[in-house]
Order: sequence, then structure tokens, then C-alpha cells
Amino acid sequence: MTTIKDIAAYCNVAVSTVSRVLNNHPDVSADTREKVLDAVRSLHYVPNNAARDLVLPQSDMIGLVVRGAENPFFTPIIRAIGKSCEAKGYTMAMHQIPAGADEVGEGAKLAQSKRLKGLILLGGRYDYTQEDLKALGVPFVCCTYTNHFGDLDPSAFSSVSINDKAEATRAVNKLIEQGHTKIAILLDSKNDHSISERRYKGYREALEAASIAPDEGLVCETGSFTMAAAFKRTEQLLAERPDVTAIFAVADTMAIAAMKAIADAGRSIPDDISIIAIDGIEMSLYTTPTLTTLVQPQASIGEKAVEILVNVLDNGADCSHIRLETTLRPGGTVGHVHS
Amino acid sequence: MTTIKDIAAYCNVAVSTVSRVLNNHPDVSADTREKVLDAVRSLHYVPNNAARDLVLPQSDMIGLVVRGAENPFFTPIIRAIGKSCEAKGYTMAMHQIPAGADEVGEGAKLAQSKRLKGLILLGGRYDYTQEDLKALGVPFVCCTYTNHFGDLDPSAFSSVSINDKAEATRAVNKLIEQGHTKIAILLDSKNDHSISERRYKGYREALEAASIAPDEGLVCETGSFTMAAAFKRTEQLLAERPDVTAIFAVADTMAIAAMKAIADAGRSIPDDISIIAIDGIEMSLYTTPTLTTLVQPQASIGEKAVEILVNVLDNGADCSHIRLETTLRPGGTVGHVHS
DNA sequence: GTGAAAGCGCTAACAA
DNA sequence: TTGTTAGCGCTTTCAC
Repeated sequence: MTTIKDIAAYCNVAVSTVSRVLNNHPDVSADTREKVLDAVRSLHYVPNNAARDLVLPQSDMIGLVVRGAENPFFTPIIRAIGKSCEAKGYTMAMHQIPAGADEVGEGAKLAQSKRLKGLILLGGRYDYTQEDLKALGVPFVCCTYTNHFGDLDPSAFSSVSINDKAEATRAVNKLIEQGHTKIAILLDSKNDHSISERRYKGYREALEAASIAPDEGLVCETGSFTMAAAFKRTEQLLAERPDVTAIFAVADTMAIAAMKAIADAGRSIPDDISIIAIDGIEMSLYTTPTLTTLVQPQASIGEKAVEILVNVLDNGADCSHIRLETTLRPGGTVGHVHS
Repeated sequence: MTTIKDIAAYCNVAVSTVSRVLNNHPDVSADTREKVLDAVRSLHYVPNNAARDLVLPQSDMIGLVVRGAENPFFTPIIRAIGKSCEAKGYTMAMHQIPAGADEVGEGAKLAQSKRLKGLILLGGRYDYTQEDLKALGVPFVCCTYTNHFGDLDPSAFSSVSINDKAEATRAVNKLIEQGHTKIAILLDSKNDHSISERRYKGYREALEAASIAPDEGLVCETGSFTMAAAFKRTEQLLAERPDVTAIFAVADTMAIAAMKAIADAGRSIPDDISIIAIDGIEMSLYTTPTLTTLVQPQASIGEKAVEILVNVLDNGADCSHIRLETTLRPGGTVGHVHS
């Protein structure tokens, strides 16, 4: 393995000179610079990041901890975060963890072991406590969620998300407007302390405002965000409740699985069953009919997250919370009730 | 930041003792071990990987370079690779690069800067030259592809993939069996030196074997693997060639986009147009009708890749090439020709 | 069973 | 403009 020492020896200069060239310091003569650069190429030198990280007080890295990276909803957000980091002169280090894992613990480890400057947590829990964050030690922003169930002081963390409850209400209202009253909700769990719980609250509020009595038989918990679970649960719903005329799915993926179950059962969308969701993943543009959904501004979510963090890092700005709005993308899955 | 020095001071032992405890060396008294472990917890110690990597001759890391990670086809493979690495006592370091980027160059950098033991390249090019691999320096395995267009000596690299050409032939034969002769192919490019080119060859062979004259008007190049491009190109095909009765898409995502274009054009699947693809992503289970596709054994692909690499690493085994087979998953998108 | 000390590759004072 | 050197946190001989 080639090191700067080898380069230095090869060029008859000191290691510090090589280091200066490598880091684009100004105080090097053009001659020396060229000589070193040549040696770098011909000796196939590649910097050892471990050594660099070790000596540098901090890296220029922003850590991204993604919880459940198999979720296609995150893909465009991740891309946006990567691009924004680069544009601001930072490097993004992504770390994927399973859907159930502890993003704060992982983030803390990442932050220390890689000397991160800051952290973006994508798709985490809504219930951090002050205690949880003790270990973190660097500024961070919660991306796609905030801290509804924890006891965090809003001035101690940042977040970018939609208003899950309000958007859910808005989605369900679209169904109510069409005359639906037998409206099912398809969710992970009523009390997952995460988006399902928040969106369930919004669903209940919409029903209440329209004086529709809640109906436990229409609350379809799946126990996960997988399409397979959503499919099975929808089959069950259709079998048990022939009176249902509309479904609100808390995620596009679940809605797509539900649409399949509905089609398989020989019912038609939207004539027999209407369906609406929240997310706006690429795939939902290609269902037949096109899924009606509240599209989250995925790129903006990613960009804003980086913006907030960099502002804190570079300018010592205060923490902030951004609530973005969804855009209704009318598809063909919501229609008048026929019953 | 807590270091082993702090722990050592706190416990009144030497740093070497702390290091021994941290690395599970046997020569430490139970007492000392406990004391140190306690300190680790209460001082919130997290090892600094940079320092560890620096001093260790090699890390236990296997690098994974994913080219075009937005492709949902890769998701299960990545998961399998991660799990397998862990099971074999290795750590996976994933590095995502854009669809067009140079995976070998990136891999070489990664390998040297992180002192990787080996490398898995996911979704790379088929046309490496000996020269390209000079820089790499560690054993590697090509995952989902092999070296059809380059000049590599098969004994100098490993690969896990399907036989793209043969599987494409198989897919197209399924259409021919149903009486189709006006069979379009939906692909990135006829000469992308990658899966499109290989699968195009298979398509041509199937036609030839069935004495169907090739028809350039039915070769639909999209210039990318995006769904949007596949959708547009299918619209164009339907407009220009009302005689087409079947489509072979080189990827499930493209097939799903095509199905939407067909439905939007008021044609029915499979009555008017049949469609078959290769991949078997989760989403293709939830289209209506269910997509008929040749399912790649995604988990096995990932597992085999790790197995080969670890075998080379641990046992000095030779490079090897594994060709896996797909499984036909009959859906509802292929039917008899009606014309 | 434990400690002292060398050194991994690199950067950044400080000297020259 | 360049060289010398200390030290980042860690592991690992080599003594004791």
C-alpha cells in the first residue's frame, strides 16, 4: 500500500509537502505540486481515510440513518439529501438499519466513530425522550417525523415532516365528500407511536367532524408496513365487511396491495370501493386506475433537512421545525359512493 | 469524546488492558474485565473506528458497491448480502453510486481507503478490461452480471448472475408458444454492454428459432431504465404499431410502466396485448393482472456472492462463476394471441 | 494477568 | 516555500 511517505521519498520532499498538495494548500510551488501529483498517479496512491479521520478534529460528514430503507418512499428523499449535502460541501454517510432498530443508538455510534458533524434521521420514532438523546452529541434533524409522543423540548431538535394528522384528515375528507361513510383505514397499528398512530388520529377526527360513528371493524391493523400484510388484511376486510365502500391507506405501498386484493375479489375501483393514500411514490403513478394520493414533497423534505442542519452547523442557527404540505394528486381510485 | 485512555484512567489500569477487554482477549481477570465493561457503559464509550482501522492490518469489511440503488430489484439482494456478511463474521460497507458511474474506480478507492478485504459489485458493467482491474487489489465478485464484453480471464474474477440471454429466450418463447409473432421488446439500449444487450440477443435468438423475422419497429429502446421512459415508449409503440400483440420487457419496472400505458390506451391485458418480463420484484405481485415474469432468486444471488467471496478470503479458494436460474411465475399477463 | 511503549498514515503547528 | 515533529485512538509486541 502506498502512503504519503512513499510519495515523499519518491519525490525527495517531506511528507508535509505531500499533505499540503493533497489538501490543496496554497503554499506549494507549482513545480513541487506537479511532481507530487505525478507521483500520486504513477504510484496509484489512495489516501487512507482512517488516518485522515483520526487526525482531523472533525470530518465534513453528515450521517444519514435510514430506518427501513426498503421503503420506496425514502428513495427520492435519500437522493435529495445526498445531492444537497454535496452542494453544501458536505459528504453524506448513509447507514441503513432495519425497520425496528434503534436509530438513536446507531446514530450516536456513527457520530462518534466517524466524527460526524451532524445527523439526519430518516423514518425514526416519534417518541424520543431527553434521555435517548444524551448520547448523540451532534446536531440532528428528524426527517419525515417529529416528536409527538416524547418529551423533547422543541428547541433542542429539528424536524422536517408533514402534519400527519391533518393530512390524514384531508385524505379521509376526500372520501367523505364523495358520500362515503363506511370508510376503512389500513394501517400498521393504532398505537405504533409513529405515522400510523398520527394518521389514525386524523382519520378519527375526519369521521367525527362528519358525524360518522367510528367502527372498529373498519380499522385494519396489519402489524407491519409490508405489502403482503396489507394484501391479506384487505382480503379479510372485504370478506367480513361487504358494506365497506372506501379505504384510506396510510401509505401508498399498502394502498397498492389493497387494490390488488380488491381486484382479486372481483370488485371494481372506484365503482365498488374507493381508495386514497398518502405518500406519492413513483409506482403509484402506474397502477390502474392511477392511485389518488396526497403526494409528499419528497425532494423538498430532503433538501430542507440538509438546509436546517447546515444552517445550525455553519451559522449556529437555532433548531427549527418545518411542516410541509402534501399535494393532492387526483387519480382514478376515488369515486362517488354507490350504495 | 471518551477514549480508551479515559477508561483506563477511570479504572486504574493500562490502555492495553482496556483494549484486551474490548477485543475479548482471554488474558484478563474476570474482575478487571467487569470493571472495564462497567466503565465503558457509564462513560458512554464508543470505539473510534478510524483509529482501529488505522492500526489493524486489515478490516473485516467487505465493500458493496451498488450501481443504481434506486432499482427496487436490488433491495432484497442488498439485504441478503448484509445478512450473509454478518453471518460469516464480516461487516458490510455499502457504497451507492449513480447508475452511470464507474464502479471499479469507486470500488478501488473504497477498498484502499477502508482497507477492505473484498468487494462485491452489484449491477455493474459487462465490459471490464484487465486494465480496469489493476487498481482493485482485492478479491471481488460481480453480482447480477458477468464479463461478456470485456477481456477478463474467467479465473481472475468471480460472478453470480443469471444467464441473461438464455432467460430472455425463455421469456420470449413463452410468448411464441401462445402464438404471438408480433413481439416487441422494451429495453434500455440494444448495445448498452449490459443486461439490455444480453437480453436483446436472447430475444433475437428466440425469434430466429421460431422463424419470425426481426422487425426493427418492435424494438423499443428507452435510453434508461426509468418507468417514465418505458411508459412513453410504450405509448409510442401502441400508436405506431397497432399490430403488436406482445411485449417482452427486460425489467419488471419497465413492464409495470408498460402495463399502465396499455391500460390507458384502452387495450386489455392479456386479451389485446400480452406482456412478460424478467426480475420478479415485490411490486410485480400486485399489478392487475399479476405480472407474468421470470423471477430471479434475489436472496440466493446475494448469498452466493458472499459465499464465493468468503471462500476466496478464508480458504484461498479459486474464483468461481455461478449461473443461477430464474423461476417462471405465471401471472395473468400472458395469453393466446387473438388476431 | 498486566503495563509500557511503538507505530499505523495522516495533518498541522512550528521552525527554518 | 519547505522540513521536522507531535499526536490523533487504537492494537500489539515485549517485559514484568
